[in-house]
Amino acid sequence: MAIQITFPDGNQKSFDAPPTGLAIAQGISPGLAKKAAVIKVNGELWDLTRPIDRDATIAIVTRDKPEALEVIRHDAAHVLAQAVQELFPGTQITFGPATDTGFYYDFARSEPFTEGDLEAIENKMREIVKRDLPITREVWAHDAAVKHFEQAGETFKAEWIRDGIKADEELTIYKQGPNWLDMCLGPHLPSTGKLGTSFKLIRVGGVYWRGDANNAQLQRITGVCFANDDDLKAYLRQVEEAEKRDHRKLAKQLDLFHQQEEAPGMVFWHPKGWAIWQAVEQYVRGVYRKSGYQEVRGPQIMDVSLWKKSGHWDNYKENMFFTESEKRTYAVKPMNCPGHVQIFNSTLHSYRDLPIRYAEFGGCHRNEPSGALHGIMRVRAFTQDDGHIFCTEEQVEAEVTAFHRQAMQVYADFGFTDLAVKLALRPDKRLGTDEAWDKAESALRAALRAAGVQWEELPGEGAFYGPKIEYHLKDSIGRSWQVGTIQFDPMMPERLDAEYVDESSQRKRPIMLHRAIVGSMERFIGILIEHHAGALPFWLSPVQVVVAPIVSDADGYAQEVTDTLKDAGFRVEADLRNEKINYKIREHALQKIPVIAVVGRKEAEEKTVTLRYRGEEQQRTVTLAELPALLRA
RNA sequence: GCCGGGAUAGCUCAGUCGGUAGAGCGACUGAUUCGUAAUCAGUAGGUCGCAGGUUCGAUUCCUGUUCUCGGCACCA
Repeated sequence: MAIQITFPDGNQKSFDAPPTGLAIAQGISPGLAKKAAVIKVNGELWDLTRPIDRDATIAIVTRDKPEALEVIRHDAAHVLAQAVQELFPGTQITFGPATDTGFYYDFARSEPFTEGDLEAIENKMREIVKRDLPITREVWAHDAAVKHFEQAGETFKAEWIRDGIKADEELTIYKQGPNWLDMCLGPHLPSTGKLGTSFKLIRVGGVYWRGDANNAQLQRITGVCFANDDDLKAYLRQVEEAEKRDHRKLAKQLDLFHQQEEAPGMVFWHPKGWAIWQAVEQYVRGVYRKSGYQEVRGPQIMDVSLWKKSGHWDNYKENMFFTESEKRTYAVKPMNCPGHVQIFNSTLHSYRDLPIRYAEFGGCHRNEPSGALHGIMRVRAFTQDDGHIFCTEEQVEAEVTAFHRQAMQVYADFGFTDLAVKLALRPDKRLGTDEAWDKAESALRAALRAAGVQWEELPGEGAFYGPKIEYHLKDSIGRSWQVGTIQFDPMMPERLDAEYVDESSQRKRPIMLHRAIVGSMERFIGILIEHHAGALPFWLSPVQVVVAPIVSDADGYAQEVTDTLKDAGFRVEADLRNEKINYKIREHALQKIPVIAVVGRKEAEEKTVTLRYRGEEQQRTVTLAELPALLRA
């Protein structure tokens, strides 16, 4: 039976027997065969060594293509697994995919891997690459595979196949050389030599089998891998640069805040850090005002009975802080919504009043697991730019759409344009009926559609009381953090008896929308610091201008300039120390001050200042009179 | 919370195969008045995270504990 192969340019060729991708590439040119990584067969990636047993449209994928990179990385995971098993017999293999920057493999071994082991493993990997072992694909019967892995003592792999793969599903085994194999979907490169050497093991860490904390603890070895050395080097340099932006490091250098043992997961804001906070808060307060919110304030602790009623106690008591007085137990508030409902409930509302929007810079405490804490990105005491909208079902879509627009504007004002929007859907543990969830989820979808955004859906990730839209930003090393959110909640009004009177004098439950734009002030400021590498825009800088006299004769004038700017509302400091101007410039440049105003005898006589802007060496002399307006622009 | 690493001067870090510690920067003092990224000299500064144990002796070895870092789980 002849096999008809169609090439990307439309040409066709007939083969008497099923050809392999490698043979086809070889037929075109030896150079192509050398560069080839995999072959696309009817849109599916296949191994180059796999015979093409049907008529197909094909395309050779060379190693410089993004699709090939994923295969290369996946191969690296397998080479890692083989290296580990050769060096540490008795170690079990489990699972090891490609990632965005490389690969990892999870192993079961009673002894921990050390950083030192990584070097030995990496060397073994390079040796396996050098051996250039052929990688071959085989289709096995389900029970044969289970039996093989059980006999080999690979209990995790056997369990995986037994529970995770249906008996009638095609099960493929990939062999690397004669003695090593793993179950895998593939595809793979034709031999280990094709992997190349542009990889590096970067860390080892603990993970749970199948991602479940009740399961066994495995060890994950993670590596980075690229198609060539230049890409690898560029990536490693980028990581190094990113680490310099770490908000914890910059906070020390710029004296923004500190944390200490007596208050784990909490923040001591220093004057400069608090100045940033104030700038952010004032800005957000302006947004509240413009978008129809009334600012309120609820108590920090409330009787535990309220939290039982709201459902928080059932769902989160392990993560709440409690305090006691005169035989009553109070919960330190982990959320602001129950407080806002109390304010809403203090009077009877007409449908004409809706939507009612309350806002609060609400301080919350949550007893987060110790391992989750991370600088000021994940803390136990934080402040939300929280808001709650009480509205009718009909008003939801307009409110959500308006919120979305506002939120995107806020992010843009802070310098963020790369946001990921996600829709978190009903979790397993939840309140309310399926019909209510259907309604809630489709309301949020409709609003997102109306706003014209792309979003990703996260099944099972919603809050226990309702679905939510989430806005995510990345930190300096690519970790994603949630900032804003808007959540649809029909449950809280029900549980806490919120109601309004409709057109026909009937009492009804409003819908409650929980929303935050910056989310946690702490986290948002952390991301801001990293995003701007500490060089915050002028309006957010803790010290906007430093006035630096060159000689002490100019000290008086420098003070005059400082006072003028202070009166004009700027955050300004005078540096009257007896140091050379070079020294002062260097220091304030390192402190990432946006504007250094240098004044010498000349400026003092002429009532001018010479400005040096951050990142620029070019200077500019302006009169003191025009300075405030210039800085404001 | 789980697995692994770490904690030494204000900061960054070195060091002690068990005999109570050192550098650079910073701080302080003095001199220097110097026009755009480090002026010179001097001085002070540490229960080596905390608590036990082993030892003649522990910052070093052991155990526990707290915090922290990386990973996972969690994140209303």
